[in-house]
Amino acid sequence: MLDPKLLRESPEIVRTAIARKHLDVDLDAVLALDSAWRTQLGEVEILRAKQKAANNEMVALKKGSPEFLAKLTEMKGVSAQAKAAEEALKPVEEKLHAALLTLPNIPHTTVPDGKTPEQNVVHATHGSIEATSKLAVPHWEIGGFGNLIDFPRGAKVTGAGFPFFIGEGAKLSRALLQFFLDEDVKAGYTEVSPPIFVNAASATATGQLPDKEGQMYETTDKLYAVPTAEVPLTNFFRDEILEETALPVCRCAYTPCFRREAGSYGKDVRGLNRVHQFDKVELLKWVHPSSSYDELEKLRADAERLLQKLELPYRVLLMCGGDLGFAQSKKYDLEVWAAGQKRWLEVSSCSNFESFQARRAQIRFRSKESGKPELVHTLNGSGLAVPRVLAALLENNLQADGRVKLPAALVPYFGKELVSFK
RNA sequence: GGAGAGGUGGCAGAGUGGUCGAAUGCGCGUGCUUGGAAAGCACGUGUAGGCGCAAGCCUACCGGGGGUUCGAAUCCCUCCCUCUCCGCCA
Repeated sequence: MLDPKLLRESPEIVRTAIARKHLDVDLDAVLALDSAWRTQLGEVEILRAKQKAANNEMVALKKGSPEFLAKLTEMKGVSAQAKAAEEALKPVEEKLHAALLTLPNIPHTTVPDGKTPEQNVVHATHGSIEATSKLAVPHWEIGGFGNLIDFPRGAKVTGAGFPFFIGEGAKLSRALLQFFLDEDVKAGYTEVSPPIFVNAASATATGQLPDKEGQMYETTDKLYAVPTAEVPLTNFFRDEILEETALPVCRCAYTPCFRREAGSYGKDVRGLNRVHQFDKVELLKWVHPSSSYDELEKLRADAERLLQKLELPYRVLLMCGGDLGFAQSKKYDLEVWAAGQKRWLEVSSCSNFESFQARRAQIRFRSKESGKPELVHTLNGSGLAVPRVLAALLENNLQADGRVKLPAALVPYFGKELVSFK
């Protein structure tokens, strides 16, 4: 959510933001609603002030005296007026609130213009895609792949996109998680193991509700299976005021992530590319507004380091306005090269939300300078998502004997160097 | 899951229909005092929204939501949470 004051004082900034994100939002309608709301609020408050003043007068009068009864009759009228004014205000307020939620966050000045994913800027490329195995095939075509990751049985037991990980497949997945968490903790993030169901208030604060409701699994208790650890982690400090000295707070968390992925199709959903349940370690930062862009660069570097240690070729995309996302001010995507599929797979998305999420979630810190609460800036990024990293490892490192050679950094976690599909 | 007791400011804790944004204590801040400190004394100390150039004024908030009333922290309904006991169970 944007600062309503920014909207009133500088609507052009918001208008530009909407244009840069190539969104279709009727800003003038929002401004008109805001203006109507303020007018009506003024009316309600005048009536309430009248009631309060009369209340103080009535206290001084003897109960049941003619003066008291006269005042009471008078105030019955005012009370009715106030109720009517409040009734009239309520729908305007609700509409305004809903309208404010349709306004996107402002892109940072360093965000490139553009509308489509093709216009994202390749910010950096690491490693060579030519150096990857000539033997590479898409991971689902590797001989014996089904012995390690079993989609048909997952489909039988649960549904499409819920694979079983078996034997060395399960161990490799666990090795990656352990590796990610250990590295993230080394980088200064405190490990958290959060609930993997959240309530509607939490899902609303991070923006899954009301718009992306169809992307989450909902329980009969009206809880939502988390689509990412970002949701419970961000909500940890919801409605709280932190000490300025506590910033920045850096945390990481592993959770399974559940996504319905309604509307996905084709090559995007083959094999491990897109599944309904997957393991991911998420990195979260709550920072002072003055340092959030420095922290974004650090966050990206922390996520990149993981790919470097896994010796996987990857590139860093700086997202253009049109592909930035509704809530982000600036975002980098990390894409790993999958040599068998000959395509890039997104394994991390590192974003600065500035105060956009913090306002919605009411996460603040007490400023030393002013003594007043101010909104923190929040950032998050994956560090990292397991299945796609696993897919890239399998494809890029396939040996002539049909086994997969793991990078040195992973060997201590996996316990040996070669993954066998037998 | 059943029965009972609760939820008030940073904390503790009064308040059961009106003068209550809320006593008192603790904590915190500023000043006085002191060689310095403690103690003591004085004053101050929530959040949000609206209006205003500003000083400031107004409004809302006593777990959330709804209701009764001229008027609700206080009465009623409902939901959430905490505690105690019982039941069940990794």
